[in-house]
Amino acid sequence: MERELLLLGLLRQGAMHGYQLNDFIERNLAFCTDLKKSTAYVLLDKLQARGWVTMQEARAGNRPHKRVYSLTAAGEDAFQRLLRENLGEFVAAKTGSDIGLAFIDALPKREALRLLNRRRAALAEQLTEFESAPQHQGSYQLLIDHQLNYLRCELEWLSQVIARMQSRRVPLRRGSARA
Amino acid sequence: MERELLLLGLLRQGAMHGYQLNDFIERNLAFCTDLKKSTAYVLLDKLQARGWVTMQEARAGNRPHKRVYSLTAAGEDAFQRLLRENLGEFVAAKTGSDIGLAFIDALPKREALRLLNRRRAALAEQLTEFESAPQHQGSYQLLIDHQLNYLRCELEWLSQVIARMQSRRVPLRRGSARA
DNA sequence: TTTTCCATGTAACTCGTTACATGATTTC
DNA sequence: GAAATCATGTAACGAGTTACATGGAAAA
Repeated sequence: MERELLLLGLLRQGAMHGYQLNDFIERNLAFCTDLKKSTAYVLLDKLQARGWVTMQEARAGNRPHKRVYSLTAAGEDAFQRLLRENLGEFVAAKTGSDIGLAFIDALPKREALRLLNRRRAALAEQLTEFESAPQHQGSYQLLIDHQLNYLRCELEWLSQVIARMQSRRVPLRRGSARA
Repeated sequence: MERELLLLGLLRQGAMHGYQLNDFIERNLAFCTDLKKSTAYVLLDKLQARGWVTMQEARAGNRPHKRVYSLTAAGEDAFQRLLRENLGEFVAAKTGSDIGLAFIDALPKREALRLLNRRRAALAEQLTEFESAPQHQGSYQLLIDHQLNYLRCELEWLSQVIARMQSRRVPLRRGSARA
């Protein structure tokens, strides 16, 4: 119901057509949702089928036909319900690429470090990019703060892991020189 | 390729049948993957079709037939490739329930706080549960550390958000008493 | 003897993506 | 006249889940 909540929330601020919604999401919320454009159109149909929004064909001047959606009373109810549900529970984020860490011992230490450093670089870059993004207004800034917090924590943790790995002695092999 | 990497990595430590794999995952890795049992069986078929594992029917005593899978050389190659790919890149985790925050202003402050406190409680509980889990060995502990780090960061951030929201004055309405 | 554990699957379904299709209008 | 923007969709596909189906053995 994440995506539904998003669409309902946006429509709450005024009637919009699909293209507008997609545009807004792409410009402002790309970092926190991966909703695709096609999906949004399909979703709007479903919201309509549920009676949460109504649609009205419109055409401004000679521009292509638009389908403008507005929230219904039932839609506002649904929004309120979904929002409360969403805010009141905690769902841990799914890490995209964690399990690799479980098998890091399968690589020579040198290479493991090289890879982790590359990972850290990618992370750091993402963070920098994010930090230089312009401030948003109101609660949207909360989302950005959250993401920033997440990225910073990840970076710090990863740095620690690398440091720990670097300082650990290479396991001695039989026959290696020993002081 | 996350799931494939996981299965290959486990099979690398020795031949296993599906039930064993599922069991291990459920007991030890439930927090970092949501691989379902049925999916695992299907996946093993696919790994076999790709030549990454071989299967051998076995039966111990009168127990039900088992299909024991072992890694092939091609499977080891695939594992090495997938592991490097996985470790070398950073993929931000997908937050399960973030967008609600963008619309938190839609609720009266009181209720918003009540919900966020509930969210924090759920988070704190998850963290406690996790902290009391037994230590794992080797790199698996890395996964647990990662999750712990994540949960702690989330908890701290959420607490800050709540604190900020609490200390902010309620917006005055027209006609409210003013000092 | 009933429940739990061992052990494996299939079929239908859901959700979402990708690629494709369409067509007008404004800008270069 | 070409390209970008505006505007909406559909059909095929893919990944994964759910619910269901099966059946023997061990434990309670």
